[in-house]
Amino acid sequence: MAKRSSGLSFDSDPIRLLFPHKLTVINSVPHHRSTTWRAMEAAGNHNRSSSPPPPTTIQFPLNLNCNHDQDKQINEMDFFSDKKHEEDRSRLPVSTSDPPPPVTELDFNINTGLHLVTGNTSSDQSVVDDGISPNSEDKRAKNELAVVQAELERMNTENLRLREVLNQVTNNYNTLQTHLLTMMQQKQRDEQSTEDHKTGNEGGGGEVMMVPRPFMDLGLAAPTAVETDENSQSSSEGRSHDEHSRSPPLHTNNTIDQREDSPEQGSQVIRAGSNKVPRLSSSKNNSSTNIDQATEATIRKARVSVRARSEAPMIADGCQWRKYGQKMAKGNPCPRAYYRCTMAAGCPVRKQVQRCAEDRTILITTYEGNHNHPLPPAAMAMASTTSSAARMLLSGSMPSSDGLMNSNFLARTFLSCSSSMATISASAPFPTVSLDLTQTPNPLQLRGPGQFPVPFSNPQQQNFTGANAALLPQIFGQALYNQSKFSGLQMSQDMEAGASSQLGLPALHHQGASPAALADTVTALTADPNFSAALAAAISSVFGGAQPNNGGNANNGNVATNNSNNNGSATTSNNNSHGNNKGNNSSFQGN
DNA sequence: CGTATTTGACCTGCGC
DNA sequence: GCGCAGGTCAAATACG
Repeated sequence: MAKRSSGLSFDSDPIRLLFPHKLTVINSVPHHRSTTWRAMEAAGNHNRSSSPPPPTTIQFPLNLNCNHDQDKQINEMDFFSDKKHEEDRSRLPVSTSDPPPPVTELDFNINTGLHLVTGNTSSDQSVVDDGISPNSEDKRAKNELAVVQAELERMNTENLRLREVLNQVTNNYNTLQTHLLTMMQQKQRDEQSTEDHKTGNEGGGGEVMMVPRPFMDLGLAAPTAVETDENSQSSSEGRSHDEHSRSPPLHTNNTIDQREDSPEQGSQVIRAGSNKVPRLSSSKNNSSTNIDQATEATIRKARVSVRARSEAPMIADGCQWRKYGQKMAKGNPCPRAYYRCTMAAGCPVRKQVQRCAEDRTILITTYEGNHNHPLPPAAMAMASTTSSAARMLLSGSMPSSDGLMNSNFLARTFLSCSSSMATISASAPFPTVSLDLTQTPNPLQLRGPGQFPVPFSNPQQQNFTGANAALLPQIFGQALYNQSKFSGLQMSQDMEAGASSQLGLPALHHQGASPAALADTVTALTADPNFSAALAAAISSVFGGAQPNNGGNANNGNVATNNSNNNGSATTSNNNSHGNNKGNNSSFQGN
């Protein structure tokens, strides 16, 4: 395992850059900021607490804790700004007025400077007051310093308190969510059983409705309360099969996930079943579970295909992958590589990596399955992608998706607005969501309201347009905000508002930079080849809403691409030498 | 030596 | 039933 790298190699500082709104006030109190952030990160709650809420997870805490309007709600999440704002305003010449100005000078400064500027804070403040004699200035500076220090201490205390509150809120949220899921499941079962009685259906019929559930948990690591909840439900085979996959055959009962079953299980049947959904339905097992299994298979087979321009041989999504096969796919000179998640023994998640035949600079990564283990922050995004996309597919095909309505709605909304980048393929062997990040609309091209291209795959052509930017706050706020590589991302509130209204999500209240600065930032940001993958992951979060991170890995989406050069040579899909892959698979490798 | 990758063989589903 | 294609396995190999 020495070859595996942790994948958690984040730099906390860059992460902060993704929260300009939170840093606004902090700028004046740099140390405090750092301390807080580290503390929060250490607490593992930073995701839910400090960031723009992933749709399904954060909204609760926000609403519960806040009496304010939407903006305020977001601010509520900002542990550093609210209180500091007030005090800083009194001191700083530039006021970060809450209501009107979407972008303030202070914001801008902070966004651009961020942690790099922290060291200058004191001097900066002293400079603020001018027109005064040196002596008085010194005194004033000293006084100010003292004040700042005192304030810092106070804020530290405040931070601690807020952290506690945050933890509590998070816990409450988790509890509520678990409860909600349980109730939903129960309700579904009741309804289904009722229906079954009416229609005369028997057996697993009721399970069908449960289908969405597996997605809920599968997507993101599971071993937690939520998961437990699901496991308790007999129906959630999606999970069970995932879990048992390579582990001892605990579920000898006709588990659906045949492919997952290890060879030693002796269930050749299972292995056989592997690829195609239909087979499941044909399985000779009890009728009681046929439907269930079929559904299950559908779920498991739901795929998320990400097309992104990348020189790298593979997208590093934060997970650890082991290559288990390679095939020459028909019609494509480039071999297709098969990878299996190795972060957990029985993790059923697999992915296929292949270069596009037409354009070998395009890397097509197809994810299948859901992780059955806690994921590192780096892997959250992509995991969310697969699960959310799958869920989206499922919810779209399933008569009732209850609790998933929201996510489904979001998904549809998003899809309807992003036809150019996200498509659902019904013709494919498996339900597949394709996120095409290779399309590169003209820079600054403002598309119609109905279109939402996400043209980040091409660094040279990246730029923000109104429509594009509109969604980004969501994207980054929910999934990418912790992307260490996405430092400096800034959004204007206008954009946020647009995104929020568009997606029906609460606006992210943070300050952004000027459009020009924003464009520059984004350009730089998108220059990162990892961006596409990360974006895809983020999009998924928009689709289905970030899944509650059970493992406490609150960070979403850190997705990076691998380094090694790959020109899509048809001969060796495994350009990745051992060394390369080992490192690439799990860790962020900048390009 | 342990782990990951390579790669040919094998299995399955599907179409004819 | 046969062949094809996709997907997976597992022994052999490579690497650190």
